[in-house]
Amino acid sequence: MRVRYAPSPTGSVHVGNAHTALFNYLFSRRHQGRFVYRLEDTDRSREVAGAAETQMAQLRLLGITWDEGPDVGGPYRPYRQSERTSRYQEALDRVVASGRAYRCYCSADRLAAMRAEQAQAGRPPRYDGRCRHLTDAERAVHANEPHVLRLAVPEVGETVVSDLIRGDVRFQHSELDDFVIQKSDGTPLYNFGVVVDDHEMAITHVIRGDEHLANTPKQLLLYEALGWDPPLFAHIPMLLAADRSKLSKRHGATALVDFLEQGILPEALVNYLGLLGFSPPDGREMLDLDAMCQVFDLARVQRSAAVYDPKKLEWLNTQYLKAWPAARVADRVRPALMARGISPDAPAEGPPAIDFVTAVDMVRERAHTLVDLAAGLAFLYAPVGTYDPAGVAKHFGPGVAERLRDLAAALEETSDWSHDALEARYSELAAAWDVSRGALIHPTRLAITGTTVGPSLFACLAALGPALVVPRLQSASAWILQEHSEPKS
RNA sequence: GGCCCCAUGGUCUAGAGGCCUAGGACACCACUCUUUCAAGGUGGUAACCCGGGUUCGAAUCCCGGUGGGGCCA
Repeated sequence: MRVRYAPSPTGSVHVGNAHTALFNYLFSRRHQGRFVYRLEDTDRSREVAGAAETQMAQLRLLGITWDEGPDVGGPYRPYRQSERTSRYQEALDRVVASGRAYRCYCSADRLAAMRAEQAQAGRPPRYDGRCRHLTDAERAVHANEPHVLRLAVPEVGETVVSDLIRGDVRFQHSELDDFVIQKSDGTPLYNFGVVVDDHEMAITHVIRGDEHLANTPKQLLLYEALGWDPPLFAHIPMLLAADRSKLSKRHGATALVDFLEQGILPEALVNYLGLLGFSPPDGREMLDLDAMCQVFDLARVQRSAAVYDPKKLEWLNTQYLKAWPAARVADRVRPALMARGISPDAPAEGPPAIDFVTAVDMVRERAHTLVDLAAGLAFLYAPVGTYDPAGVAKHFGPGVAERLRDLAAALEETSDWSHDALEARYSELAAAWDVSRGALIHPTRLAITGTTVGPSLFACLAALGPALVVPRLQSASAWILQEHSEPKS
């Protein structure tokens, strides 16, 4: 079995395309087939420099790989449409020779006028077939004029698409017009190009988005005109935005990179994509690529379009963050840390009393993304820049400056910096000073992390160690005194 | 506009005539745990688009409608 994924290099990979690529990949792996990556780069005007390479790199990041393609080669090269033009011409010549295609000399003006007329009459826009019935003498007159090539679609009968997912879908030939297969400048149209490529690359299963279903009868007609056996088709559901419209830029994050930048793990992303339009028989939701390959089955693919839900993606990501070994998570969070200018290996302040992996393990439980995780780690490797304003209002009130100063002094005397010992120490101090534990805990957290949220305070203290904690308590104390003495404005 | 596809809670889905008093997950709400925020635990709100058939019996099959989407320009 041979399947293919054929994107246009017009930008970075879109989630919808990644979804299609994934299903092709899963199918090929499940059936020990070959997965072909083909570049549809014929429309030079829409091409973006470097996009082809970027897209391949992005897909690989998800773990999706191919057996044949522009970068890895293969027995059916070339894998770029732009290098296959002579093959299209050859095929085009054959259709013309067989009498199944004809030259159409109709001007753009005439076509436009015809369409306008049809629209007004409430009829669907369709070519009227004028040039199909030209006599030889008439053709001779136009011989040197610019023309397009149209396929002569049988006037009666129907073409049946036997879709692996949707069953038989019938299209009446009377509904199809003589569509263009080659433009006047000589370039073949999309429907023609795919047919030639899929045939020549010996593709057996065309698995693609649902939006191509309506194009399939045209392609089938082309296979017939060329005397080729068509592949099998499977049209998978499209991905929709929350408002059920087609995914586009205005819907926010739709490119793979957008999600990665938000701190989503590629593993979680590909897992989530695999759950859209498909569900494993046992209802599992966390599956890595290998597990998905094991259970993938076209028969279990959904027929209706799916709305992708960033919330659930984030939830899945959280599950990965919690399930992975801390060292692996630690590895992945480094770029996010670097992005905020923090280097755990060369901290601006520190180092803390615990190693990096332990720190990640301490913080990861409350992180949904790598970005969250990096934010939670920041206090260990960078100085406290500012104090959370809401926290200040709540926990840095009158008397707190003195209390933090006393706390700093008391902790300086404390030798055992284990979590439990610190907790006991705080209880003692609270009792001795006749305040609640919270009255000590909350200001301390704000002083040493700058925020009101985070892991257990005693874990934070132990992680930071006295060398970092004591000065931070002192400077928080000083900061409060200064704030209170200066009238704010 | 014509043609085609689709239709289970807000979202992803299980369901291939009786196992359905429609199951799971996300989200949401409440409670719980708690030094904060999360996470966790417990519970809850919430769906078979509508109308006809077929059948002893329909979320499941058929027809029509409605709605959404796609293709053709």
